[in-house]
Amino acid sequence: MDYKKTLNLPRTKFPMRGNLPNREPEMQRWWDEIDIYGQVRRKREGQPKFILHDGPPYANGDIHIGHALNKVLKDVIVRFKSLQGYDAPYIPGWDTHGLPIEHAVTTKKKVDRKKTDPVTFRDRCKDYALSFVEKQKKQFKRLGVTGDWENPYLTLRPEYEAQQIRIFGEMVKKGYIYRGFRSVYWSPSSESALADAEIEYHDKRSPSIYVTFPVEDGKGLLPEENAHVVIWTTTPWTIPANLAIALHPDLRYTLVETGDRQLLMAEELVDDVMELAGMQNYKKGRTFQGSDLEGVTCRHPFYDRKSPLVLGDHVNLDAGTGCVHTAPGHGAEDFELGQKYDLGVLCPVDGKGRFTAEAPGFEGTFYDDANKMVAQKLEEAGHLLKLSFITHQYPHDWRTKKPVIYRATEQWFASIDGFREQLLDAIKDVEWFPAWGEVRLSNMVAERSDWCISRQRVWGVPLPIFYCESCGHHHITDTSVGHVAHIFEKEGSNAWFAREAHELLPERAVCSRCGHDSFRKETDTMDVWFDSGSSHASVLMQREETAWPADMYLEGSDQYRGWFNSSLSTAVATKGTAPYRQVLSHGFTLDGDGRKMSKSLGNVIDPLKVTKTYGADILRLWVSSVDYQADVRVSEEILKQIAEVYRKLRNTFRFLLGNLSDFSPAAHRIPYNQLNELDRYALLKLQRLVERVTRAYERYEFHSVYSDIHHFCTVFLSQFYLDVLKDRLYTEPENSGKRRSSQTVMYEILQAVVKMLHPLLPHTTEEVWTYVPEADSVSIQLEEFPTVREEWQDQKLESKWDALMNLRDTVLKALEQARNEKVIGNSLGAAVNIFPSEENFQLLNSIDSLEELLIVSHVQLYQPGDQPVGETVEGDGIRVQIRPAEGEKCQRCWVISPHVGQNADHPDLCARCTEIVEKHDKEVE
RNA sequence: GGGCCUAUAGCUCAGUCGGUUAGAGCGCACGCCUGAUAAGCGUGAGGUCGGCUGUUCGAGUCAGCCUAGGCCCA
Repeated sequence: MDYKKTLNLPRTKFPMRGNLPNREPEMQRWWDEIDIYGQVRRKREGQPKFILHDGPPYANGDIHIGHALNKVLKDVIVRFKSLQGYDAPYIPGWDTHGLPIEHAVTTKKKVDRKKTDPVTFRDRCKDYALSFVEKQKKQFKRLGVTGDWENPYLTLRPEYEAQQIRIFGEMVKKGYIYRGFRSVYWSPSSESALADAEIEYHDKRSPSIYVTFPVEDGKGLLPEENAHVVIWTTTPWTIPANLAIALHPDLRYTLVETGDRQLLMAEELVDDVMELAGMQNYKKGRTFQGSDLEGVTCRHPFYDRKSPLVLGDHVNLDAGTGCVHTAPGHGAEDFELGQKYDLGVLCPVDGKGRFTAEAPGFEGTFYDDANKMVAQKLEEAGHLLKLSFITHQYPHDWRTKKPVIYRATEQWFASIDGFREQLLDAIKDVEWFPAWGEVRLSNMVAERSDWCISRQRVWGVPLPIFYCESCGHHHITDTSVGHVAHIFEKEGSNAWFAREAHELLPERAVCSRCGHDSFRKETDTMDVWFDSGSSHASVLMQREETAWPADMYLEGSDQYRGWFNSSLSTAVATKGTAPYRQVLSHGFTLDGDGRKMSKSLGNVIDPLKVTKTYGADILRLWVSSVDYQADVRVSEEILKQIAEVYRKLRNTFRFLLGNLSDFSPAAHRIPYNQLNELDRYALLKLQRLVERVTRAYERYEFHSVYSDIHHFCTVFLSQFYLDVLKDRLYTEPENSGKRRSSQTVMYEILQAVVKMLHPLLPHTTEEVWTYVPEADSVSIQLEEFPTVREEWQDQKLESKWDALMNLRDTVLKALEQARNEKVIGNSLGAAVNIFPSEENFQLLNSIDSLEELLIVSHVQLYQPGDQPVGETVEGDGIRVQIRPAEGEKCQRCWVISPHVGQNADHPDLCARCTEIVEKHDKEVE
């Protein structure tokens, strides 16, 4: 007879293989159909809110693995908080203004900015940005990120722009906005000032020149005949703008005798400079303290102009001569020194990088082409000591990849000094994950200079500033800013370019200085960091479902300088506190060797490709497996490993589902106090897991969630509990108490584990959910996160069974040894002799069926003190012998037993199976 | 050059206050099973804790320096 039919073998349609690349998109369509995000929102209405405010990615290009890491982490948190009962809305956003889009529209879309009117050009930029919003939206949704994708926030939306203008207005009102003449990064290739964030450093080959400045007035310290101060620079073109030479007050300077001339330079650098200049015959002469030389004047090497010696702490001995060529129009430190010594600002270079008439002899020359001319002129004048070339790191425009220069121009600024202390205080009130984030941002804020917020661009939010046509004075008032905000709210910021100034101003607006009523518009737009930095106001204060401040901002660690910083600035300036309660930062994604990904190295992992070949849940499982607060690594090898782990989790679910196919929790659930001891132990281990996992989620340590659940599934469930359970699940009568007891606990485990994994694996857990018997909700997302049941935590039971597990290890070792010696094959072929210590005897003797626990056919438990004959395997307080089990193999339960063959009706069955089959057959009949 | 960070097995991670022989899972090797089967079980081999120098009776853990890598800035 085929007894297999009398067994309760696992039955489920839940597929063994995930087939995620196909099944996930179906799942996502279903979620959209039933509006699962809306359902969850409605279900959590009125509950405490948890607001994770999305930092807007730039609407340009396809998403890369860093975006995927960021969005998945956010989604994990949103899903976890939501399961925990919070009302956790998620409104994705996009950063849509700025130079990169402008640049793409002019290059990729071939729109000529100079021949296109601003409104049309801006519309092209808008189309471009929106097309990428749609593209990235699809890509993010493919990762399984849940949120209000129908109503994202975009920085180009009228209501967003209007609110941003109001933030600006608030800052004006507080006196934080000012117009300044300032040395800023200037990109001749973009014809624009650049923010720090728009600068990249690349190697550049530059001329390196040593120049002598003849001393004109030595103040009685330096001779005035044939005495020169030597400077070094890698930007010869800035020599025409030289207005001073800076020395360090604490350094020693020497006059070096070189025969015909005496050269002043820092004492420590004399030998280096002389060697570079190729001068062998020299000797060090008198020395001076830098501070003593203040006020000495030199003559410019080719202009009829003075160049005084001034003192600056930024002077160092790293390179050069210790005497620093100072051109306030072309350097930040130079500019500040210029202010201090009232040197004036000379910036004889225009927006295109060409010299103006302020640099006689160079008019119209591109700055970079002037290097050669300057060197020539110096040579002719006899002031070029040495010319060579060096390769060094030099700032470049991040878009055009061309070198940038420093240029003093008029810009609008937000005064960080005005509220720096408040910023630092606000940082202290925020909870930082990891903790060093606080130090990192504080250091930055403490040292940063004022924020240059104007850009010479059209694709951005205009600075809502007017200038009097009569006296040129700027005009920004509460009412004018409010008026502009109102217009933008209705028409968008294109109104600024479409309307005349008087159409943008309230009636009867007059200049506060001269009383005239005719104005022109500012042409600069705002730094895009001001756009995204206003999102807390434009989104959190405006949207009904959100709240201010956010509970969390979560971005890559580059955003300490970026969004964390700009958001903090606008919030503290206008509201006095940070816009976030917690800030969580993640590291960068590197390749398998810990190196940066780059197309040229060919080590790029494309998240879209990963979803296509493995599935989004695999990508998400990778995200949850790594310690993302530091940099993370990803490679094919790593993904393959993750896919293995996924397989294990999936098969665990499959086994649970298969063995619960006949289980109705309503009808069959066994009360806790009637559960089998082994099942109570499993339930207890589950509580330990829930406890650990909840804590890990709350600390945002998802890799602990990942490894704890994985460990539970493999080590506890698969290797032990479920393996032991097979016998009773398969062979016991379907409705036996012992079987139902185990199913009760398996059902608890399934419910808890699938929910705990949901934030990490939304697709797979949702799929599992559709197979869970008598699941209450249509979607797992409408469920609650499991909580720890104190009454299931039986300490005595735990230590008893933990000890038993240790004894089991010794038996397993003995079984393996017997297997290697060909004494047995599978463990059911074995009979086990156990010689325990007194303590272990009590423990083992209290167990109903050691055979079942050890999955062997017979266990002979000897009295403590009984001595084994022959070899044993020894463990802690236990000795074990293995011999082949005696009897025949029962054809139903595969246990070897001397009782097989004793029943004439069922000659192939053991006593237990005979009884079950007889009963079962009756039931079947 | 400055600020911040990272380095433990092939991979991903544990390692408490400085205290026995540094752990887990995966992968790998070998074996078992064929009633979770493109599954399941068992056993085993893998480590200069990035390097050096200190502090200490004792250092993966503390200090200093260095190397490699990352983010931000100059």
